[in-house]
Amino acid sequence: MFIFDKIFEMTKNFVEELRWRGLLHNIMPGTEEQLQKEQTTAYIGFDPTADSLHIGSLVQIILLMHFQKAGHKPIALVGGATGMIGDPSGKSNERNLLNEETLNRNVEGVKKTLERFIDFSSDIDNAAEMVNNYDWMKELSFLDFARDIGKHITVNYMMAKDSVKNRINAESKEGMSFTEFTYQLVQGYDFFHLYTNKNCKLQIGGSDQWGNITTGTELIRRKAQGKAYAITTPLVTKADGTKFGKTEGGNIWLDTKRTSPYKFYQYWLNASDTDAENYIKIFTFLDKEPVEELIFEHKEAPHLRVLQKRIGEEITIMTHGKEAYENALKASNILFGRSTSSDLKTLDEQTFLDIFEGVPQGEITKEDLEKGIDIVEALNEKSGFLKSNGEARRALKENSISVNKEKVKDDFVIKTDDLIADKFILLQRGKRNYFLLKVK
RNA sequence: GGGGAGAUACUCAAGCGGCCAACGAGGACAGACUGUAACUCUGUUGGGAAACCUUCGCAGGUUCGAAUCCUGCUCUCCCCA
Repeated sequence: MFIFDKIFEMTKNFVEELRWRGLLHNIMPGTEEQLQKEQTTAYIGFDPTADSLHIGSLVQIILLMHFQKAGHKPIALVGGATGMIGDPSGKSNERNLLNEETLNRNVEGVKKTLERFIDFSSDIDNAAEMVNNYDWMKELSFLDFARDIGKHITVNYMMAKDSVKNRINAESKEGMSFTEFTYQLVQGYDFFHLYTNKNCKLQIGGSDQWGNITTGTELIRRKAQGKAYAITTPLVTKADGTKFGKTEGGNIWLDTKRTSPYKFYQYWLNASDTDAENYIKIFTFLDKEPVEELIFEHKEAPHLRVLQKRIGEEITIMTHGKEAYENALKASNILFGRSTSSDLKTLDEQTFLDIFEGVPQGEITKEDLEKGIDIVEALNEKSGFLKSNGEARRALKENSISVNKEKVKDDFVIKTDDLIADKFILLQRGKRNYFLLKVK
């Protein structure tokens, strides 16, 4: 007993950790005491709505990592069953159901993503565990559910939840299906199941999950006379009011197939100063002191953007590995640093494509290139990059056109020498508009 | 059913026979500045190297000449029944 206490003094206080990082939104009374008393098991659920997770889920993943570092045992739950129903929390419309095939694929994808962050194979006593609620839900018949679970929770109680109220009140014209109404009870049953089978006493989730989580603790209290706890994290926001994790190009995913490490790194690098101060606490594992130092340093010389760079580094390495981070950094320097066309020419085809993923492309023939392509022609007729010769000339007059990162004048002629990786010519208007000419 | 107002470039909005590819504002894009930010300043914003061509709801007409005047049509808004 003495030894056990000792271990717990040495490890970090999980709740305190969340508190200074700004990750605590709501906590059920008694939770902190429970965590200090003994090694506790907690779970977080992940929705298999896509075959990978995006950075919105990163907070929850990091929470599991913190939890484990604090000496407790984390469970990641993949919602194979709940995904079949659709969580109404925070949604104003009835959700479309995924077919089973897609769902299975997504469950696998989400599992793979989680495995990259959390070690499920280790043999330490607080090793992480992954479960899929479909495994126990599939056994449960509707009648069993209605008798054994439904009996313990009143509709009045369920109706009082915000997720339900918002959908039933007069302003919502959509209504809510019985399926979605049931959701909180199904999630509540998950908690109950993990409580009874894995001694899981805590569920963590985003602030929109409070209602669902408390349905679980309520069920545990009534059905098993047990005490279970809840912690929610605030929604990660951006100072300018736009949605976190989204760009014009869509979500930022944790999978390289959906978001290249380069774009991933860029997302963090472009965070605003106020956001960066929050992100460094939320998304990195740096301790309080180094974080405060970095924030101080950043305020002294904001133009250096030490915060953004550090955040990008930490998270990209954690998500995609060191090599991917270094490539992303290299790519960033090529695009935004003072790189020359000879830098560009050192790139191999794959790296080049990664950097310019999603950049519009056009094809040209080798014969044309050997003859030499006039720059105006290349910008308009050959590529469609600019809408007319007039626009191309105007742009050239504005000194805004670059070929392979080097500004060119209107008498420039593109030749075979300009090829990158034997295949590409990089056209650019201004800083952000790229176009790739590809030799057929 | 009666009366009135209007339709102009990405949006708003001037123009009311030649000087109109069409004032101005916003947006967008670019240049300078900067931190791959914000702000500010500057430029560009139908096609064409140019001559010139195609645009001002649609179709005709008057005129040497029309976004501007006339006729018809389509659509929008307002007021009265």
